[in-house]
Amino acid sequence: MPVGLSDEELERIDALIGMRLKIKRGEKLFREGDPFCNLYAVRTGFFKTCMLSGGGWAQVTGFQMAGEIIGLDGIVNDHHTCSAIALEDAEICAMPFDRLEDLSREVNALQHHVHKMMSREIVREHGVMLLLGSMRAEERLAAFLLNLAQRLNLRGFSKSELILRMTRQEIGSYLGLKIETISRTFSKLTDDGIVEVKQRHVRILNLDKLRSIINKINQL
Amino acid sequence: MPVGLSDEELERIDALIGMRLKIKRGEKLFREGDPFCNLYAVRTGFFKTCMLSGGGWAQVTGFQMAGEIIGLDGIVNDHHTCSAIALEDAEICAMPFDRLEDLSREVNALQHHVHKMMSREIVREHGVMLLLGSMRAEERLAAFLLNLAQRLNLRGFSKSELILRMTRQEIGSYLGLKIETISRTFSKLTDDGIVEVKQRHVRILNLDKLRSIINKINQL
DNA sequence: CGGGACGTTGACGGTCGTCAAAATTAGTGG
DNA sequence: CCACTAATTTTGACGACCGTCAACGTCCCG
Repeated sequence: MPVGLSDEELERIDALIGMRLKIKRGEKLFREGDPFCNLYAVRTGFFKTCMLSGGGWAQVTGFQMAGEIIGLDGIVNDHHTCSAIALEDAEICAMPFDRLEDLSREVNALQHHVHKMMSREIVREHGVMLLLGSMRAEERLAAFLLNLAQRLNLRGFSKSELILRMTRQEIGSYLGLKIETISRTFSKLTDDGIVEVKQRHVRILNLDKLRSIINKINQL
Repeated sequence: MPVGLSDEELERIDALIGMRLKIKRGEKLFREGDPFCNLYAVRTGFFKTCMLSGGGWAQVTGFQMAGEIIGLDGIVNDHHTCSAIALEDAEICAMPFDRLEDLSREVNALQHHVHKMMSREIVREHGVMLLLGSMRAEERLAAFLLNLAQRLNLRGFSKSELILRMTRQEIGSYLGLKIETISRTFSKLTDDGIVEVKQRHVRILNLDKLRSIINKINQL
């Protein structure tokens, strides 16, 4: 949240996000079709959002960790178009969107913050489109790991060691690859000495090499 | 724009979008890195937005036609992360974003409209992720044609006849396919009697069949 | 200990990318 | 208006990458 707010403004924003919920692993925060009322800020834990692709098959559209916002998809039609599922026990803040709109009319900084959040999500999705549209399996997985590591690093965790909260299946769905390809690609990265993988525990051994996988595109 | 606005409010919104620009085919409305000042509403013509993928290679992230908004990506970092290029001579309205924020603080309906626009873009991109992540070439092209036809139909054009304003290259970039694959897939749809293609002129001969290509996924 | 979810590995095949060449169209200047 | 070159599209042959199917291995939890 931006700085430069008066105490009174901070207090009012605080009142807005008063409602905190605990969500257990595997539970749904909301599902497609649910009426849209709240945005949700992740306080602790880890979520995935996914949508159904016609025939009951789910496509993961994103992973969210502490500080990130879930539910922006619901604004346009007053109901959600995807489900949000906790990948580990989590705690979230529910923010009633109508009150958020009310308050952001009075607090400029909040208004701008909301706009930035939505714009950030749009830009993130552009990046995913790039990934899905033009990268190969190894590049996709490398980009995915680097992105996770960077976001975890911003939150004070190691930038070279991370625990995957999602299954290979979910990684594959997000990256547009099958689970076997994810597994094989992890094996290849391991053989090349770039990462060390033990189940969901990943250690990045050679950050430069991992980065260079993505930048191979540059050399074309 | 939603209804139920007073004359005075309409007038103020009108003042906001006073600035109209003509853009010639091939010209850029903005490019990546440009400072962000305005959102743009397409009045006439056709645009593509695309971003560079590291090595000078462009990925098309969307096509915009009359009534659609361009530039939302720029809000988060005060500069654009993609380029917007006219695919035919076009006319657009530039809306200074800071004034849009000012005004939307006073006109509830405008505020909500802005939020919906951004949410709609997020949902659209979810759809593209689904397409890129889990559809095969024929399904992608079918979905693309149906989407174009539907949007054109909303604007009063035929739902079975359309003119592609973009090259095969650009379609391929958007759909994550190479130009040869686009060409081959058009040929296949033609052989199957589903569409008739003459250069950029496409006539949909069998809408049901075209739809069923996508719904094949359901049968898995 | 045993069942089930999850992950890994191998063999094989299909889809789509790559390379190359021809065909068609668009653009330019005489 | 036409000739000529550039750009775009189409088609074919071939191969790489990834999906599919199948079997096996591992971990978790009752």
